[in-house]
Amino acid sequence: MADTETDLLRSSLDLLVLKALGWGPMHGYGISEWVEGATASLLLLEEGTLYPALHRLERRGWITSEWGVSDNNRRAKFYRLTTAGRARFRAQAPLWHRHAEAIAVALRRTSLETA
Amino acid sequence: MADTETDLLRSSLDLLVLKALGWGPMHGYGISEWVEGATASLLLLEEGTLYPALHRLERRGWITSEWGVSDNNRRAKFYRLTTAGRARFRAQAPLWHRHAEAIAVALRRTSLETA
DNA sequence: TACCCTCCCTTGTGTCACAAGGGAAGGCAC
DNA sequence: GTGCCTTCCCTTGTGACACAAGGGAGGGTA
Repeated sequence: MADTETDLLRSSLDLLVLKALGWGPMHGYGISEWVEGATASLLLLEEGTLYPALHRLERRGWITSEWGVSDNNRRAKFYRLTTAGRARFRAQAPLWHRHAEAIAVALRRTSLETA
Repeated sequence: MADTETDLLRSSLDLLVLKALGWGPMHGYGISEWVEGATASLLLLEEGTLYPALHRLERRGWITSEWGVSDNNRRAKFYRLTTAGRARFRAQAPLWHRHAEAIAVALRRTSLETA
């Protein structure tokens, strides 16, 4: 049974990852930490969600990857936003806001409160 | 390839239907018109989306149905909110708003703009 | 040595929006 | 009455994807 959180993540996962990488190259673990922090722990990225998403974004050319070494001296794959990825974010983020706002408005019209 | 609109709908479809029925009993066609109107046509309910959703909500006990006659003198199945459905809406709607807001905030932090 | 944390990945499962199909019946123009 | 549009209901097949649950490896610390 799909819940609200899962599907909201589904609607914004790509954007959140692109946004995270807008701050600079980052490895998967770092991205998941960024998302958790940026959403006050309301959204948690499971690994089985995150890594397929990263591969998907890479296949589509929004990001590229490169092996490196993390701050903790561990082997890590660093992802970096491509020009196309940046453009993608700039094009899609406003759409997300517009649609989310439209839904928010629809859900708020007073009706149930009067019952 | 899933797009923003589809997944935002996915996250809010049940709530939108429950909300529509908060205004009173309505048939499927009417619900889809209500959603279209309430979201400024940003969200369109395909029939292959709407009817399975209605049956799903009915199975879960949030709504009940009854055959009747529409304003246009046509056979129509009218859906009505149950007490459980009303409670469901009141419990879930705030969660939707909370999570959507958290994502909105995360997506807005200035970073890409500086590149 | 033992354990936790960081970091990467995969397979299987279930859910679901959507496209594309079908059907029936009212109203209206000609 | 014939044709067509609109309203109203439904189903099947398909693809996409979050998640749970698994596995692995290496660093740090006690």
